Amino acid sequence: MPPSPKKTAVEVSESMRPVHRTSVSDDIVAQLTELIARNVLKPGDRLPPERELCKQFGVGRSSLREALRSLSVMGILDGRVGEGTFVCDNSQYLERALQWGFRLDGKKLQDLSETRLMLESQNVLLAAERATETDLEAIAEALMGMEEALQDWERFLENDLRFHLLIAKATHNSILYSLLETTRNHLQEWIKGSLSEPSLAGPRAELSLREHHKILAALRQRDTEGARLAMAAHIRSSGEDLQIQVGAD
Amino acid sequence: MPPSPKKTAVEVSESMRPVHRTSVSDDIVAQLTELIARNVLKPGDRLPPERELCKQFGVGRSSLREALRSLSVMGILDGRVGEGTFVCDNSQYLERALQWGFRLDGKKLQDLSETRLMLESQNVLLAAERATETDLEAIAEALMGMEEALQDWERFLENDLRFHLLIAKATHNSILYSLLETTRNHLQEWIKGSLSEPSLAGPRAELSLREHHKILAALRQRDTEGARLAMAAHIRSSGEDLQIQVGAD
DNA sequence: AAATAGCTAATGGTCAGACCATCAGCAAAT
DNA sequence: ATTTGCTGATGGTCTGACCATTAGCTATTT
Repeated sequence: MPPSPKKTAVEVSESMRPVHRTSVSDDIVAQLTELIARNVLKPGDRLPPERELCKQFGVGRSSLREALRSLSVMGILDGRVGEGTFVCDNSQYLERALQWGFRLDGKKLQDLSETRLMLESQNVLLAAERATETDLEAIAEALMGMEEALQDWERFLENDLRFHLLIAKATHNSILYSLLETTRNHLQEWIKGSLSEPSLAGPRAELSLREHHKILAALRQRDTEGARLAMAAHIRSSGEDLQIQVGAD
Repeated sequence: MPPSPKKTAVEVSESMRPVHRTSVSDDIVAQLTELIARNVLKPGDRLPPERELCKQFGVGRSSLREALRSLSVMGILDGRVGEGTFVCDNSQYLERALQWGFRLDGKKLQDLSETRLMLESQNVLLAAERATETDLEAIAEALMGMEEALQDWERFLENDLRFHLLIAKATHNSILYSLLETTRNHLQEWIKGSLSEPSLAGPRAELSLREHHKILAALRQRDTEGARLAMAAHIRSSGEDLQIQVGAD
């Protein structure tokens, strides 16, 4: 044997990579989500009982439950005592996921309202192209609801929200709808907190009403660019008060 | 007592509401996420050992673990054997959540590429206003990377992706960045699957290169509308081949 | 003195068994 | 035909145990 100094270990890290340590429950989560994504497990389906799944997966009940509960928390599965575990039927996985993301990721208010502005103005553009008569009727109905609730701040805002969400729905693009709804919902907390004072209710509500009418008119005429501009103007004007109040924050 | 027919039960549902059944682990998840959202638990922080958390929450270890594993699966916590459980530091919660949503929510390809078109064209518009010199340099570097990789389809696409993501980053709006990155990543699967053939590599790559140059030029001149149009045109043209191939699907 | 090897306690990961609360389904009673 | 009560199935929870891995210390070697 040659006199090797052997002071340091041989450097072979190039040919080695960190071993993949996979936990049992992660594996189960992966398998189940795979089945759901491939539509083998359809919404509404009932899974086998936990005690039987344990045998099928060959794991203990704790590990299995950790997997099932994880999917439950994410809104993918729903466990009902005495009945079984079911695949959630609402199929709104993207929305649920987005809610978690927004809740935990401390986003700036400006980023949020910017995202909203962009989504709303682009959605209304698409909606102007694609809205069906039924869509337009529903939107008009929401607008009427606003008119009838001029004295009822709460109901007014409620119909306001409906108006905007119905437009998003009229794009017939479920991703854009989910994005807008979640963004808007998350924004609503700030709005309610700093704008619940009905101090500027009267004049603001009437201005808001006029703007909404403009938007609906553009939609009816399939005026894509007009709808976009009307929406952008509306959001900017309705956002000004908010911006000021939060600016001091 | 009057002769009450007593055939049906008294209807008092107006004053009753379904009781809120809350599971222990859900409660813990709510508490922990609350702490994280309020930044009491900061990324990188180490939680107390499981056995001690059990005492603090007054629950069994199973329930506690179901909560911790749920947060681990969502990419919020990270448990390391022998070390402890830590709050994930990457702070990319929104992105992780979006990935889950896209993975499970079977979205139409058209909705996805439509969303991407919208995000990219609006992002480039914002980027034209806000990009710093550093941003522009990085974008230019990615473009050079594309030029040097005209013969290497793989590297070309890689730098193409970099180019677009750097633009999104130049908006300095982390939400828009996350949305675009996730949408694009999810789209990439389809792209790679149906467009990996380098059949049209040569001419397409050069056209793509010219389009990217146009975009960068508009960015440098702070020409918001020009940048938006250039981007929209680019995505539409680069999407055509894809649309055709998937159209038969 | 410095590097190495070995030991120990702490910690997350897994399992097994038990008990409870709730629910569906069915049978008995009215 | 309706109500009542039983029973088994099922998810939810707790306990205690054992394992694998890790950090940190100690003793050994160089």
